[in-house]
Amino acid sequence: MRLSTKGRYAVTAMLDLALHSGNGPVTLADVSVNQGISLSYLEQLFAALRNKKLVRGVRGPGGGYYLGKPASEISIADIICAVDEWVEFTRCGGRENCRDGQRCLTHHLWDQLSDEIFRFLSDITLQDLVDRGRSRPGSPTIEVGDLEDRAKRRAA
Amino acid sequence: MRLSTKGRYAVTAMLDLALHSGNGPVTLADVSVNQGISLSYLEQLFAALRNKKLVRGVRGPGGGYYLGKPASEISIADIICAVDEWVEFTRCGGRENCRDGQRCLTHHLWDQLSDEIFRFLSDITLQDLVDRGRSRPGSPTIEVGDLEDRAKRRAA
DNA sequence: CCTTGTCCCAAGTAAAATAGTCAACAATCT
DNA sequence: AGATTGTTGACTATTTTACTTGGGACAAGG
Repeated sequence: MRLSTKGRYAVTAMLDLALHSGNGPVTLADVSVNQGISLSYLEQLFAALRNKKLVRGVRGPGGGYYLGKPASEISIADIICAVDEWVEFTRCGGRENCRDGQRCLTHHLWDQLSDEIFRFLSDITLQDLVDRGRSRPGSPTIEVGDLEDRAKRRAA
Repeated sequence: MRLSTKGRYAVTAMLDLALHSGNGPVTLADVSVNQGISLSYLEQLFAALRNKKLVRGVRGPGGGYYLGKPASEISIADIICAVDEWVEFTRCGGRENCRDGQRCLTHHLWDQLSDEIFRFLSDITLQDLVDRGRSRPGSPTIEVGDLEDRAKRRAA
């Protein structure tokens, strides 16, 4: 799992798409203005998102992008994985013999943690974020912590 | 929150330190060999960790590094924040007027998610990882999911 | 004291990732 | 046809990563 600014751009852009869905497709130019991301950089990100079927492009006037699936079926992990290449971190890829065994333990523990983070982000969908914002439109502060409960229930 | 390979190096190194604690201080040279990280890069990472009091160095022959605090008081978020500068992502920093209000909503939602991730990583300590490895030393696969329960209890 | 082992510090650097620009082309609508 | 938008690819400046080099500072053992 990797969480860089690139992933943030992608999540933010997808969130923008989800929020504006219903008014027809959303142009990258709009997202660019709304979120302050350069148009051509968005194009690169959306090329990756398109490959993973997370968005669907419509050409021509009145065109733009739709979400490729319902927002409730797109997780944050999906988005981040689409734009950030998944790089295996541990050097001994399971099959290789580790020098002292201790090394493997450390790496295994890291893998565990990495899995944990991945699961956590897999349990949060775009729809979760949209719902959270819509439910209390005027409220300046929104309570966090409910997402965790939701993820917990889904896991159970 | 930012989760790069740099942060992974730091977490892995700290994990190595936690696992070898008890046999006196651990040298960076050992960590370098065990984890396959270059010595001078480790020195840079540990300089940051030292500034945040997460490790304590002992000079001279027989010297090395100790954890600065008990492993149970060092969270994964602590480690990552020490080596990866925290960069604020959203452009409108709360006080600034957003152009259309919608922008603020998107950014707010992202902030929420970012907080959520940070809390999640704050609830996992080095000790948690060490315990998880020690409890089933011979087992090839270790069940994940318990860490979430533990974090849940701590939050309650 | 002197040597050795370690931490500590600073500067530089090659490779990669980030965050763009620019230009051309393809599909669609009016 | 012409305007609008997606699609693709090549190119570039900046930053970050991961590492190198080369030295010190400081403590223990002889």
